[in-house]
Amino acid sequence: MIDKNYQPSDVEGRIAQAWEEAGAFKAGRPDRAKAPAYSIVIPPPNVTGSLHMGHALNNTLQDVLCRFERMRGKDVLWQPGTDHAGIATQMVVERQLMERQMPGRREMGREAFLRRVWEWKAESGGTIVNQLKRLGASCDWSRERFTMDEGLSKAVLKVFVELYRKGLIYKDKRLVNWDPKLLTAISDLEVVQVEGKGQMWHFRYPLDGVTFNAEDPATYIAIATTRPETMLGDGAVAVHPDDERYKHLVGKLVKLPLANRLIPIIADEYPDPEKGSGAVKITAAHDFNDFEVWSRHRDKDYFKKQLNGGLINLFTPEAKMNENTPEQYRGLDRYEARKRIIADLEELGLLDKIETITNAVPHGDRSNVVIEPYLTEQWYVNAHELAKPAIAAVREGKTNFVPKNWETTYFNWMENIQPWCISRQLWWGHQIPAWYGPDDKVFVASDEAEAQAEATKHYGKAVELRRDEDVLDTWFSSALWPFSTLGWPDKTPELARFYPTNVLVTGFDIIFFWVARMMMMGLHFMPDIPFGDVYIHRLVRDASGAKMSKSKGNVVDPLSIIDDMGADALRFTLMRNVAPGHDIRLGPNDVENNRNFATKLWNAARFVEFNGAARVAGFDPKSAKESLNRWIAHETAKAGAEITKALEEYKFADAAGAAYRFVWNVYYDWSVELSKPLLTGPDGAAKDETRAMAAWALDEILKLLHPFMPFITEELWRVTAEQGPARTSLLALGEWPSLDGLTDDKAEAEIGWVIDLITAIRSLKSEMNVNVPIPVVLAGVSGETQARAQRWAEFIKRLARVSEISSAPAAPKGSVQLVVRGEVAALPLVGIIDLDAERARLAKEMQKAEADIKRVDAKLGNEKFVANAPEDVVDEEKAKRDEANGRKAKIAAALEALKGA
RNA sequence: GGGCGCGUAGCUCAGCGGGAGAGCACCUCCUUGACAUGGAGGGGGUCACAGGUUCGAUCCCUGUCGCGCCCA
Repeated sequence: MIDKNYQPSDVEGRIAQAWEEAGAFKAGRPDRAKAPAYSIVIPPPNVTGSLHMGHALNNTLQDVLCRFERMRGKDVLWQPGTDHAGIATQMVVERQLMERQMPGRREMGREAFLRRVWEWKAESGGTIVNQLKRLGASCDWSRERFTMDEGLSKAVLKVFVELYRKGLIYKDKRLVNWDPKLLTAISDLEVVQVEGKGQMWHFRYPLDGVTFNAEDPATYIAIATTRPETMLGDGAVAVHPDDERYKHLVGKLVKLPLANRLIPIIADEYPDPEKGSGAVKITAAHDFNDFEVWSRHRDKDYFKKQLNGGLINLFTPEAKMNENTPEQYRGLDRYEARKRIIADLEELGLLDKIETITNAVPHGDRSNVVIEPYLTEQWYVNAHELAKPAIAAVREGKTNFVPKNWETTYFNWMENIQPWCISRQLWWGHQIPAWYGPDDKVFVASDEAEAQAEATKHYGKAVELRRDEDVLDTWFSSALWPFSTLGWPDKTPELARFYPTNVLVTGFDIIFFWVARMMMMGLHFMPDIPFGDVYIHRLVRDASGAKMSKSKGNVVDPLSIIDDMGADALRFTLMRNVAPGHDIRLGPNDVENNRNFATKLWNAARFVEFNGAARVAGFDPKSAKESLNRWIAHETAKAGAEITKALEEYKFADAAGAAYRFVWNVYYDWSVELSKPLLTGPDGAAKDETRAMAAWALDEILKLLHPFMPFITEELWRVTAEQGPARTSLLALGEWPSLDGLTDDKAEAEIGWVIDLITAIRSLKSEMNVNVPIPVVLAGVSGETQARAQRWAEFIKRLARVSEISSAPAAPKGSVQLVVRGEVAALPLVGIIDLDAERARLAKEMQKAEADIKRVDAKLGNEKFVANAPEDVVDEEKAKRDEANGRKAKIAAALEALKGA
């Protein structure tokens, strides 16, 4: 028996367990050994993570695809796992240590700290996985991976060593994005530009050899900067070579204030003569652009003879002024130093003016502090080289973005890609497999023994090696995810069967972080692309369109929605609203509406059961005799085809919408209603067939909805099995409907007419405020229609509240006439309704008909249209004209008929 | 500054060369035996603006205005 109410919270856990026990989501099920493979790798959530709405969307999309393909008989692998999330996890554990007033990371040392992190992972790392299960994610959980587990770490080592040996990984000393709070380098992508109000300070640098006079521009050169504190490290002032104002000064020297050094004025293409004074200070060690300028001139004497060749670092790792700065500033924080330097320059009359501007300041995406361009030695990947095949693969269409326009974004970035800084001064992560000899010569190897062997060979004796302390960027290991999770570098059967994966589903925000890098690594280490399609989705926003954020307090927690309304309601809401190229707005109302849909489904199943409509073994919908039943099969087939096509094209909203409309507006509103008289009528073949068909259609609905609403459909699949033949499998492993050969235009013509007639009568009665049963006279209709009316008389009477149906050659005087599929149904309503109102209604109809005719006539009267438009379009227009003319005649007749009343 | 995208019913969005659509919201009616988490009916739009291409433009092109995002 189906319970009166559907309680998701009671059911979902039990259903999840049933799936688990049946091993429903296991890839490589023996019964599917010969089936085509289908695979998706999950974007591994951070092991520190908790399910948010973005995860809910991302994973529902994947789950819909996996369940759809699984039901289509494929051997599906949805590969799950989590990411060690270097910085994020290290921060979580450090915070925890602090809260518990335990010794900090550095006090406890690397080994103890890492042990601590692993402990933390063992305790809390499973949270997100359990939350994904609550959403209904049909991953093969037996294959769960972690980016730092043994196999994946082996893959990381191999990749690092191989790329190093090919020269695609190298060590370099250059400016990096340095996080002065976390004390590590980060990659370009981890820097977020925060736009805000800032200041531009204009300074005067006195020229050498003349007496400085603030009133006389000939005695100084004006420069402007947003970073006054870095002026202490200036190595030059640059002007554009074509800038007439400064041509005579190139080669001259200026007295760098406060630092009391002489620095040259040089010519370089970099300064923009239109901006500011046209002269810029060059601080090679603290600005990326300046570093480039310096690189072009580094061989010149004027740099060579400066401290460190003109590359003067001013900061400690914490961004405090270091020993290269004048004594009075040493040890000061960068912003304190800024204040002092401005004041000191002002004192000397060297501050010209301060402008308020808006500018973008780089911030660390994790620490949220201002990032410093900082001179350090780091490991880099030659991304430029690895990008080439990755670009080609998309250009050649081997990998396709959905929607397509993301390819532009991908190309733009890939074609201008910069070296990828992969070393991090952290502890939690894959430690870089590099060892240094006594003279700092580096030996990169898969393990210490191998490195030792190489070193011994190199030095001619055994030496003590020191391992590189740094770890790799988290995204380094995630870049290997599509093949490392399948067992690479071992040649596993899974790798052979499931790589390349079919599709990657992910948010637009990690195209660069992840998608691009998987493409690069996949194409370098595997013979093929990592995935055929890349489905890109966007953000889930709150009801008012604001980005969800903890600080705004507008975060909608998917788990609490699941608690309240069920995972199915949430999933279906997301799927009905996901639109490529648009963020999703999620209001509580939306989920409620889809919860109501689930309720509707539940109640319809109860109705079917209540009416003794149990599944019949071997029932073939093609064998149905009753036109109603043939029509239901016809509509089911239509919906099935629509949903299938939409899912194949990643049109999730279309698929969900088609399912919604079919289930509610076709099956419940019409099929169930029209079946009632048969189901409650006398026993017989027609009743049996209708029962069987009702149960069959419900089964098909459960299948079609399963990818979207797995829990409630699986539960109904289970309870409906209490009657009729036993089920052979869980719905999750059931067969996707194949509904060929059920199309039936004759049944559509018949039932469609009945529906249109009922709708027209209802509409008229409602408009005219008629609440009593009224008679209907079919006026001058064909014999076929008369026969139909007879067959469906009971239904029409019941559903349209009609007292009697009869036929006559013409409409009775003073009756209201409705045109239904080209034929007239007359309602003798004299004395019941206001005939003026009816005249007004008809006048409106007439206007519409005339407007239609006018428009079509204008077209058909246009020679150019007839000459140029495709034939079928012209024919269509002619048919429209005929239809409208017919309609007009019927309305005119109806108006005429009212005259006598 | 470069790139991508969006302006269609009160709201959220489909449609993307030949009759303006859906869901929600709104209004009216309905305690009919699966469901008021329901049923029936209804109103509501110079498809941002201006040009162009076309027999025909919400749809293609150009420009303007407004909004969003990414990169510099």
